[in-house]
Amino acid sequence: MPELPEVETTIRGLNKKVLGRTFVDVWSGWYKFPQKELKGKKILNVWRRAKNIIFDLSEGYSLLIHQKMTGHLLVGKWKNQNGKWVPAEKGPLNDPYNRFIHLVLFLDNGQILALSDARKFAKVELWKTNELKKEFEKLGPEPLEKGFTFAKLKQRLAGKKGKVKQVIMDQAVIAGVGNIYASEALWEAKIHPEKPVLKLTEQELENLYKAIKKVLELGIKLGGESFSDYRKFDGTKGDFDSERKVYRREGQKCKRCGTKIKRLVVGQRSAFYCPFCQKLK
DNA sequence: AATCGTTCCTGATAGC
DNA sequence: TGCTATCAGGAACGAT
Repeated sequence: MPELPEVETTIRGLNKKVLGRTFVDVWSGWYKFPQKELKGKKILNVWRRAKNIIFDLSEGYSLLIHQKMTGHLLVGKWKNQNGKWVPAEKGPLNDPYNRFIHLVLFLDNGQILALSDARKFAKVELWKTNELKKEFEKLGPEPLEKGFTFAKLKQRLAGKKGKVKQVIMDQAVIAGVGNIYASEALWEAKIHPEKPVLKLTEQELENLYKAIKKVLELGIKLGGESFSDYRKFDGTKGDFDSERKVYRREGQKCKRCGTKIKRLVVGQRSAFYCPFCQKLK
């Protein structure tokens, strides 16, 4: 499930791989955006805002891709076999999670930029660059940028009535935190996922601030998680999986105290936590 | 205005 | 073995 660290890993890789390339053709069996418009446009920059991947293109356009849960971008060579796209060579692109190709962008160097997305939830849109920048103003601050101070976090959380896990996953409050890193950050900060934001102490807020930055930075350093669908642009896995403290570790021992990790549903989403380290009261 | 529930989709998994 | 039912989940959207 691509969150800030996975998206950051992707754009860093893509900037090395596809910068300066021009789209020569487009194929999709699913997407409806004006694909012909992409032809002839050059990739000037690849960047990220929250979990959105943005390709700034020539002529004032930007291609927006949100991978949602199971989408990820891959670069390499494929061939079309009876309507299905399969890697042209042996290697990590043959990983089973890379086989759901619903969008193919042909580059002018013979390589292909492809979107693999098992659940077809990913969003692909063509925007005017200036309009997209306005759209992004609705999002919360980037937690790894300098402007995200402790005071800023407190300001963003002020007056929020919900449970802490739900609130920090709200992209309008803080950009880029999703289900995995929310659970991980709350474990790190020793805060119960259902604790109301209003009841967080000054110390807990400070711990949360540090924890969010810590888990996201570690995620980026390790190239993201790959226990499910996400893969890096070359098809290989990220290395965050072994660093997971709670996410999808229900029934396993807490790495801090040995208590069995529990799962509960908070706002229709799984939350994993240690019942000893993260008490509600 | 803010918050809550529903919806999109299909591979993986569990159950019979 | 093979079929069917259930689950996962980001964020847009509608409802309250």
